[in-house]
Amino acid sequence: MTGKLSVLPTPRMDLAGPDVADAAAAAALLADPVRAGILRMLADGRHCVCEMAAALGVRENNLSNHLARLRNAGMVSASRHEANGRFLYYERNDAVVAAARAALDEVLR
Amino acid sequence: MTGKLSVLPTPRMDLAGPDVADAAAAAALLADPVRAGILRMLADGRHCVCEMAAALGVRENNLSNHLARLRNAGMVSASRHEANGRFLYYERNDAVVAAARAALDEVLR
DNA sequence: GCGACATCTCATCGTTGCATGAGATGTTCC
DNA sequence: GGAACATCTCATGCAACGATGAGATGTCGC
Repeated sequence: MTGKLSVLPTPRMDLAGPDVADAAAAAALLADPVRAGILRMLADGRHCVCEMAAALGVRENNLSNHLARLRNAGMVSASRHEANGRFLYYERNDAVVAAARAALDEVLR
Repeated sequence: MTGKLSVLPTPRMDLAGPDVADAAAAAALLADPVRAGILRMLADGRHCVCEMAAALGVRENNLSNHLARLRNAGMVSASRHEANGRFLYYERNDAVVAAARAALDEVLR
């Protein structure tokens, strides 16, 4: 039922490129199995570095590097345990995580 | 329980690492702005390579490389235009895209 | 068939990202 | 205070990634 004024297919060369910078940045954070594992573990509650390093099978200074990236992106934050300050417990920043999820959903929608 | 009357926090060193391989793989595909832009454009319908290259501001052979990765992952598929076979039109494979989205949601949930 | 066009593949190169090791900071316990 | 522990930061080497150019394949119009 399409009116056929033109039979030739006409690629549109004037389309606007979508803004996917936020989604790509969020995906880059999730693209590493260690960082994805961190975020998945923190979805169930707070954990200290040594717990996550053991569960994920990586060294602690390696994990700390990945945590620094997530921290700089505002996705997680750390606080020392009240009873034993040796342990740094990380938790997710749900607002930032939700924003990342929304940006990704906008692309995969 | 492990300790006696101890109030010391006891990090659990026996936690199982979550399986985030699928999510990380999906995120790696979305982590490049060109590939994210492709998927976002294809969410609105099929497009040929030259259209997407123009909209995203990249050269066609560059875009073709990114399309090859999405194709290998099964996320998109290509077919020539019926009326003018010069143009390859790409469309999303919604089942694979939905699986990627589910894997990412499992991490960000 | 030939020339123009659309797209792909491959090799290369510069850049980025990750794991590692060493050293620094902060915390607890004695 | 000092030892042991938990974590961070920084510099380095290596592997993966992305952009580019050249050449190959396939399609169209003449």
